[in-house]
Amino acid sequence: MEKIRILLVDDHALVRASLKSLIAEFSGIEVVAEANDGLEALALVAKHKPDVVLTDISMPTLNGLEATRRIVKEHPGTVVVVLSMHTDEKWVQQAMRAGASGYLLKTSPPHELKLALESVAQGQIFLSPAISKQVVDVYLGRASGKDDPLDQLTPRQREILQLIAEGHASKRIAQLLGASVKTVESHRASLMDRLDIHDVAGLVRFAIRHGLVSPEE
Amino acid sequence: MEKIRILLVDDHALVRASLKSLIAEFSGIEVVAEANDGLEALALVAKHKPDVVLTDISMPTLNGLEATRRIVKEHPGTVVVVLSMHTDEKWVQQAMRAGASGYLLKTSPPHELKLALESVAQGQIFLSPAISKQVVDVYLGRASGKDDPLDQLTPRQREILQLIAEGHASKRIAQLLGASVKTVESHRASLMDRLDIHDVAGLVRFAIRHGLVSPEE
DNA sequence: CGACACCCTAGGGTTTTATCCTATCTGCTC
DNA sequence: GAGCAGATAGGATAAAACCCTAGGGTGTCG
Repeated sequence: MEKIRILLVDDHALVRASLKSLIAEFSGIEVVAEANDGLEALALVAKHKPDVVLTDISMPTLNGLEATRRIVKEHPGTVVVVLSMHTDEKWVQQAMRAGASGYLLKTSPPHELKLALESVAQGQIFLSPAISKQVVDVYLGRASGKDDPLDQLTPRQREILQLIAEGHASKRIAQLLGASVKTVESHRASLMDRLDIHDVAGLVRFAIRHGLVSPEE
Repeated sequence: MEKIRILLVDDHALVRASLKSLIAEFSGIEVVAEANDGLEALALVAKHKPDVVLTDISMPTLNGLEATRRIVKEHPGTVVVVLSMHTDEKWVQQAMRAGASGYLLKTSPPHELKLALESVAQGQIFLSPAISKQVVDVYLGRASGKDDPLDQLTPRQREILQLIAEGHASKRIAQLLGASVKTVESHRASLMDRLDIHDVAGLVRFAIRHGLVSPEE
């Protein structure tokens, strides 16, 4: 049987190396590449076509949820497992809405990681038992499926909003995305228009409110 | 030569297992026990007398810093390395003050972990290069030993920082304060200089971190 | 299938802001 | 009273944002 091929995505090199080492102990699963952030992840998915992407949520340049949206859309053959420390309903919801096939807590025991990777590789959905309850609640209509204000933005707009909130100027963003400054300015203008927020400070606060970036460094 | 004996402490089982797996690859170092929280760590230190405790900061029952204080006090033969995702001065400071022998970032490359564990086992202090600067600054009296980074700004600077973070342009701030735009720009420049933050987004995140403004509207 | 909406792209030209360097006045400290 | 830090602000220059316009691609809906 073929080995399940994994792409690891986390901006913490030490966490990444540790996970890689742990996964190496699992028979039938191997790490074929590692990415330091969302943009790198996209490139590596295209290059390696892994079976499963295991990603953290908060990352520079392109966060895990946005990366997930893009990956599942552009690469139907690849599924994503989000690895998070948050048990909050909102994160689980956002991850599943972004198209993740699995949501795994960092508090999970190691065998759960193995099980999760194997399950999603077979097309199943895997949720850490600790958070399954919430999803079931929503399924039963007991909890709210509130709409995410980020949904009113296009993927490109969300991406650029995050980069703005991280402190990059349009010029730099253009470099990072390999696009013209003018293009970036267009997206910037349109997202400001949609959100009806017309200053950088407001954008940063909005981005923080909705989990696109963290106030921490 | 004897192997360096490690106690791993982290409430994220997956992180713990991963680190254990990574450390197992290092020759001369072995994990002798794992704890899920601070209290368990104390008990296991007493039981196993490890050479080094590698601990996360945020944990239930007893956080990493408090656990560190107790461990170094009650077990002089054991040293502690704090593993953190925060580069903030305040965390580094608190960790060192608690008696940690090392402060390692999760963004560090794997070999840094090995080096850190070996260094502290020999009685040395290990700091991730990325945060050493801060400690040296404090040593040289260049930075404040105070808890609140806002103290390094003058009242006028804090006032203007808040207005910037609220989304006002220099022009508007000048109006609000009844001063010249040039004056506002001077203060803005000097506060950016002091904080070493040179973009509005960074200022907003800083202001939010320190409670000057809220991300909410 | 064509009309239409929406997205991503990007150029030209203008205006607004930020930045760099400099300078005066005040109050406090050694 | 010399020195220093804070508050004030001007001039010149560089950078960034803003306004307007527009083509190519994709998808949807009568």
